[in-house]
Amino acid sequence: MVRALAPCLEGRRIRRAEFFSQLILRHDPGKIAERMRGRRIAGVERHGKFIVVRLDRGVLVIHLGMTGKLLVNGEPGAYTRAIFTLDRGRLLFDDIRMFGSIECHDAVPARVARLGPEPLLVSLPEFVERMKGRKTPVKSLLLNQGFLRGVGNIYADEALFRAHIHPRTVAGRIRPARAERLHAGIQEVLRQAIAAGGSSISDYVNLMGEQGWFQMELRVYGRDGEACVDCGTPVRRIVLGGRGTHYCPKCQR
DNA sequence: ATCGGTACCTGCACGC
DNA sequence: TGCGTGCAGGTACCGA
Repeated sequence: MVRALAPCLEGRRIRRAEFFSQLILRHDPGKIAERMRGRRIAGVERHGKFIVVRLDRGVLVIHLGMTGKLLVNGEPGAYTRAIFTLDRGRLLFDDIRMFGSIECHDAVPARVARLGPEPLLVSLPEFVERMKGRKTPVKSLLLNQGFLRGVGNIYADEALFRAHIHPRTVAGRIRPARAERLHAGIQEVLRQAIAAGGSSISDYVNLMGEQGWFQMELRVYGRDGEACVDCGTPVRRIVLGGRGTHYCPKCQR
């Protein structure tokens, strides 16, 4: 999404920012709108799941939460929570559940800057080092954005399936050989999902409002009761750390 | 410092 | 048809 967003936004000027829900904002809507008016967009970056829009003065930090969408030149609807009118075109922020957020800061806030490394860039030795001593289930650790930035519930389950690791395994007790499989599994599933345009299970669409196709390739996520693609055993669903967790009880010990 | 549980919000699929 | 329940790609915050 950021790759597509950057060429649309870079160099543009924000004529107007309008907000239709208080919930997605961390600060006063009027103040944010005023602060953004007339700003020029210098660049767009991804920091894990956070989208950072660099302005000529300050930064805009956007998170899509569960159901957030950014739409370029789309039509506003019932779930449009913000409209950014640019000198050329406009950007909509739609979000049914309103777990998404839009913040304005002088610089990238510490809680975003201090996220863990990017999963597609982290080296195997660093990955192994960061798992040491962690007593939490490996699935919970994958969801912890301070451990790695950007892995969410779908890809955590899919990565563990590829690595043949049970989601409840205590992270710090995973041996190097299996950690290597996990490192590879995370990178593989992320690369494949990006290539497929993301997973459109109910809401996700890209900037143009088009769905992705990786939901067709999911091996365990959302497949509870269905046959494991490798061994035919029914995929199991448990709740771990408050999140639905899907795995094959035979392939993942 | 780390961990588990809960809250936040709306819509949908399901069983009765 | 209508209603209650559980579930959903997220993070923040609390107490232990």
